[in-house]
Amino acid sequence: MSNLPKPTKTELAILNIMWIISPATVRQIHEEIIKNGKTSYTTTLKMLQVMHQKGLVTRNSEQKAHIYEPTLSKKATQKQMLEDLKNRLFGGSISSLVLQALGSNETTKQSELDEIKALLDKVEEN
Amino acid sequence: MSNLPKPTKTELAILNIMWIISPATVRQIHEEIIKNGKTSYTTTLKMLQVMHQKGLVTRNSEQKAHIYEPTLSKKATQKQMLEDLKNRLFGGSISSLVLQALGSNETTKQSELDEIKALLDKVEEN
DNA sequence: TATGATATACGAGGAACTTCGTTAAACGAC
DNA sequence: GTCGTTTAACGAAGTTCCTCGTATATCATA
Repeated sequence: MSNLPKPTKTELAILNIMWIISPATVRQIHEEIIKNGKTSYTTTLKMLQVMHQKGLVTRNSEQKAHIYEPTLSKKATQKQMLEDLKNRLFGGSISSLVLQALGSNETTKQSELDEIKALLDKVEEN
Repeated sequence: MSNLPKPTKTELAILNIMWIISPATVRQIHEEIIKNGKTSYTTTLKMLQVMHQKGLVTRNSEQKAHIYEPTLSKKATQKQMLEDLKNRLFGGSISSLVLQALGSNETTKQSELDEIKALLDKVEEN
């Protein structure tokens, strides 16, 4: 049972970067952030400090430049946020969510469809 | 292309009620809201006024008690918010989202699985 | 050890969100 | 018409979120 708060929009953007390059310093994370839009270094720093305060990231402060890492994996976060959306907008029904996701999607690659089908078969066995 | 903002947490709770009982007055909506937790009538009123300002709901003010209705259907909102989550956490891949949703779900009814499979076949035809 | 570069810490300020109290208007019953 | 009820409107206040400037600490090196 993770007691972590749901990441905000900006926090999620930072986590998306960290899942790729972490463990990383604020500087490294900030370099990635400014590739799409300008932000002050101190803004990135502050965000990470707040995220650390919330428990969304852990940090190692042995060195002058602290090393940050996400607390939860991307997959765990995906699960958490899907769960949240399911409860808040799909009446708690995951199949309703899946149906809506598949239905409103124009182009899904055949390979992906096969992958989904395989997983369905696997789920069915239980 | 709906230019409507994404509803906030509280706004979504109100929309969930409205999708069931609207068109409805503030009073009617508020009666539903207070079934789970206490809130002032004026809070509900203010929320609806703000939502109207944002375009999330429409209203008919011919009568003393205005009649409110959601601008978007539940389905359209589900689509919009799934799209948002897909882009912000699943790298734009709907199949990745579906796989995660199905994978992390313990209990899915057989009838629902069949429904998903049927939709998959339908999607595959195109 | 002085200097410049790089890092953290801190707090202020603005925007969005939510709640609610107060005021005024509309309405029905008498 | 008056009174009590119901409604809308408005603005203030508290909270969270995000941004950034300033101050302070650390470190390499000349």
